[in-house]
Amino acid sequence: MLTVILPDGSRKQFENSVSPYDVAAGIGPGLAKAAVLAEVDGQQVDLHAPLPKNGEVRLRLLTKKDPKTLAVMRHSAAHVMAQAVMRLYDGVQLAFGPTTATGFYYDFALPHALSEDDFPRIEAEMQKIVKADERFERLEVSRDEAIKLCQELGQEFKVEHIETGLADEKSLSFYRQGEFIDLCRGKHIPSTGHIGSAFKLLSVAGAYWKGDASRQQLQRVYATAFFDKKELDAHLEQLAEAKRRDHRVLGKQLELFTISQTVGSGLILWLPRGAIVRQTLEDYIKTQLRTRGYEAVYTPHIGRVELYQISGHFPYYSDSQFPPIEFKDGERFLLKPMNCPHHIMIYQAKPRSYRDLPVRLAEFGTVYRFEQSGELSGMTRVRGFTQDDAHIFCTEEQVAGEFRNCLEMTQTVLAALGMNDYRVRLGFRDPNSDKYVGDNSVWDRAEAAIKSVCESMNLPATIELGEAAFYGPKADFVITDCIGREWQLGTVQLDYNLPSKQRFGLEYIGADNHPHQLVMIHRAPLGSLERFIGVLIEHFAGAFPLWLAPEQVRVLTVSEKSDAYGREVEQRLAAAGLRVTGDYRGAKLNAKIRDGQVQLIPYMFVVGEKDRENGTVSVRDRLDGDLGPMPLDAAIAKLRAEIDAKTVRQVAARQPAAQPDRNTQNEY
RNA sequence: GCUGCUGUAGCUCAGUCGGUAGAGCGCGUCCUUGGUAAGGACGAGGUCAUGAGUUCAAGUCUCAUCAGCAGCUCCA
Repeated sequence: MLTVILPDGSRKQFENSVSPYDVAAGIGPGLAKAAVLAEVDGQQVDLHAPLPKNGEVRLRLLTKKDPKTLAVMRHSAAHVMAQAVMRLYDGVQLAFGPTTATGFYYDFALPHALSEDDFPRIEAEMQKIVKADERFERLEVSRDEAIKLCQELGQEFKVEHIETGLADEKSLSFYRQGEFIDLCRGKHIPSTGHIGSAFKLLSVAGAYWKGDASRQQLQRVYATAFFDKKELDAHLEQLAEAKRRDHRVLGKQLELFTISQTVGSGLILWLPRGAIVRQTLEDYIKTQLRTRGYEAVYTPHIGRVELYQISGHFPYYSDSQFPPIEFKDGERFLLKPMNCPHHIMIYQAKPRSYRDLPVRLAEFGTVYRFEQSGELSGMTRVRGFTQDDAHIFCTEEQVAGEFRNCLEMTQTVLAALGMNDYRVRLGFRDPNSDKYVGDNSVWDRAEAAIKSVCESMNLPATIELGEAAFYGPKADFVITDCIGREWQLGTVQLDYNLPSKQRFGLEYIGADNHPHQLVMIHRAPLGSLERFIGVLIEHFAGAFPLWLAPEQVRVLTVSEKSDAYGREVEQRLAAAGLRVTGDYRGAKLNAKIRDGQVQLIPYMFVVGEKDRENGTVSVRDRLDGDLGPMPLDAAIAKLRAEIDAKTVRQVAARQPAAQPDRNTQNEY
């Protein structure tokens, strides 16, 4: 006798073996038809999976309306896509086919090179499978049987995965729909018919088997599916909107930066408008540095290779550096990939007492790294970039306070820009890797220090093993961009290694008149100016807040009769420190306004004969439109107040994540 | 670096079967003198990414190189 407790508290009793579907059918034919998944005591189960014969279970029947069922349906759609591909092409080897945050993909190996031209055929075949409404059947088999089955199916990846990745599993499950059978943990919707027609293949790209670049490369087909066609259309529209907001597109349209093949790929040329944004941001950072006790320094763009041999960067990152500049006598220089060794030399330029500490040396330092060609992307991944870098030299006792100050500065800066969509990642070492330098005890101490600082600040942070720098653990601010990609921007890194005897042997004279080893903190609140501003462009969709806008206000004349007054207004605005231009073309006012709106100019001051007579300007706000006439002084005061407050009036709405969900658990 | 796709005017793109280059926007000149999202006319502008090859003939077909895009791998 089984007692089923439904979410409303009602109880139903069954003598014979039943499935959640049977329970649904008992309640009503509508529910039986609508249910796609069930939860038994909080665990997802297939709708047709048998319930226990005896005892008591809490059962929840899930329909399409429950958001949890969407991922399950997408996973089922991935199987259907694989089935379609196997029907259409020969020699298909199946790898993994998980869901992602917004869709799903499946990795295949097959002789035919898939392209977008193949998508309509695959989609049509999927449509047939959906129409056939094939049942998803679950089969539970032993390891040996599973291996045998996969061998019979000729699926070598699956055999390997059972033997390695799933070595600990005693029994394994498969799902079958029609002629297609795949190793899979589940769960699945009852039948292919529930997928409906709101699915779409999106792109095809290479991916490595088990993410290992030394192994076979597969063809990955990305796709998405929704229960409702309207949701699919909305999703596709969002993707298109995100594309329009891409910093590479806006950077060109708004004349912020360019990249010249003649100069070289991955090297950013800042156009005047982009340079204003950067300069304004740098000035803001400088005010922060002054109030937080930093000292500015300048160091050259190159350094002798020996410097980077001591630091460990040269041997460790030789593949991703520009090759050394070599002279006849054998002296070699490196374009600097890091600022820290130079700053260390400044620290070492004189003996330091504990009374001098902490020493905080700051520089907008430009560094060069030879990123592999496939990585280059707009401003976010480049070969030359400027860090808002600083190095703090302090005693062990000062570490917590200094680390905290760095985290707070980063939070302050991000908050000032309305960037709240980020997480803090604590990059700790991977205990199974040998890429790190320094003693385990030192690492333990450093990791514990960072963790306790974050806890004391109530800063929600997630520990990720293997994300540490080779010389020490770090706290990264990882920001999500408008299409859901994550970017590491700000970073604070603790370093016991570069100061160590094996490296630079940095010391200070303590109160006991003896030398002591000090500790370094590397930190950059923005990270790279290039990457940060790339993400910032997308964050604001190119519409910068007034204090950052390259052109803050544009004077528009109604007709050429008002040119003289327009130029007078323009001069007054420039004298008040505003970044201003004037549009004196012989075009109609509507055309001038349209151009200003398209160029995302925050304010337009329309001046005509009425304004000249009254000494006013007609203020047009980019967001709110025409505000009517205002005395010029009042208009200037209004803008100055908004600039001084660094007001952020509008941030572009973020698109949902388009990246695969790392926590995917449904892939075998 | 790997797999796939793409490369035509300043920008966005069209160019059929291989037959000697097109549009819109922008830009220049002129007309229009206007009050809150595109007034009109005329004009300039291209070594079709680069280099080979096939062909009577290549923007179009083939190969290589470079660059960009999507993803993977990497990221001090």
